[in-house]
Amino acid sequence: MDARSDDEIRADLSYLFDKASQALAARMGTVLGELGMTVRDYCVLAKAGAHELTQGELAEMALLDKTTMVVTCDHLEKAGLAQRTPSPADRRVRIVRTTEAGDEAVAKARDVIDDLYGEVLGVLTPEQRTVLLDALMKLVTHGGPLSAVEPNPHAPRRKRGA
Amino acid sequence: MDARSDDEIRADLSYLFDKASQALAARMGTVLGELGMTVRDYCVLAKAGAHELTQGELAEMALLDKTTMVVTCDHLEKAGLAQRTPSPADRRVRIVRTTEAGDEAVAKARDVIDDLYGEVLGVLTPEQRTVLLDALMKLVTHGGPLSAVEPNPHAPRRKRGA
DNA sequence: TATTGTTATACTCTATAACTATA
DNA sequence: TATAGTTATAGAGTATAACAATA
Repeated sequence: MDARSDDEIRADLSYLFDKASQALAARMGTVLGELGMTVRDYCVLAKAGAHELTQGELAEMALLDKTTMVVTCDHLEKAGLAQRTPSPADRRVRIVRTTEAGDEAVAKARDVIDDLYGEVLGVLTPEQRTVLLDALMKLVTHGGPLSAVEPNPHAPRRKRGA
Repeated sequence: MDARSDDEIRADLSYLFDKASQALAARMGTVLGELGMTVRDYCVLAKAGAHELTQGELAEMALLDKTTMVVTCDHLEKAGLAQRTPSPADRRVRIVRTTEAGDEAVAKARDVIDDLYGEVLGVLTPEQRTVLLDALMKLVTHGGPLSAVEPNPHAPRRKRGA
């Protein structure tokens, strides 16, 4: 939803970010799809492997709604990549653990993503790579002009104070 | 849907692009919302002003589906920013023209977007700005590794050959 | 009473399909 | 028959609301 005519593209930051984001997400979706995963599956699975995290903790880390997390976990379990087990300490919460297949899948996913990133960044000079990543970090991290996800007051879909 | 743990962020291109894209889109949505426009409205309106374009031509330029274009035009007309008039040459097609209010709105929108871009890019050094934009262009434009929107074969929602 | 996870559901967005009118 | 625009609708994604079990 954001294309400008060619003569406008040159200066259009929004177009450049959108295109880069969408195209890279599409390519990640393709290579991860070949491993039976979505990008979101991978984000959750990669975090779940390392620590003993509950669904809620994982949801917070991945910036997912808890109901979206349920769907994601359902999918990961059905695919045999993760398992939910009730915590003995608090029987309300469920720990998400990767299976062996899940760990292998994460490892493979890391490889294909590394390859992809290498291919993408490979068209840049080393100096361009460094400056690009530094600049993006500066914009995006805490305090930068693209850090706070200030909610658009005119946006739809917000029923209560939440 | 794409947050990594902090120690992973450093190298995560996908996270950086997504965050930058989403945050900038949110900020554009906010400032354009104050003018009664969505980002998509602006994209269409800015193109409609210049030339005598039909809905279909505008849809193609803005990479919108023609049915989405109908909704957008409905909104622009209701807001008094654009008007559709049947072409005398071909009575099937409708020319989309900006109203005076629409031209003013585009001008104001250009201003607030310029201000916003200035604020965002202002945190970078001139050299960083140049390299960032050059590098993004290199990735995104024709032939770059993020140019083709290769459809993900595992993605949902595709019924026929179209 | 508060909290974790689940289910049900509603809302938005976008795109396909079918339709009207012109060509 | 093909094309521009419209309408209707279905699909996917996500978030709110209500609920069950547990604390």
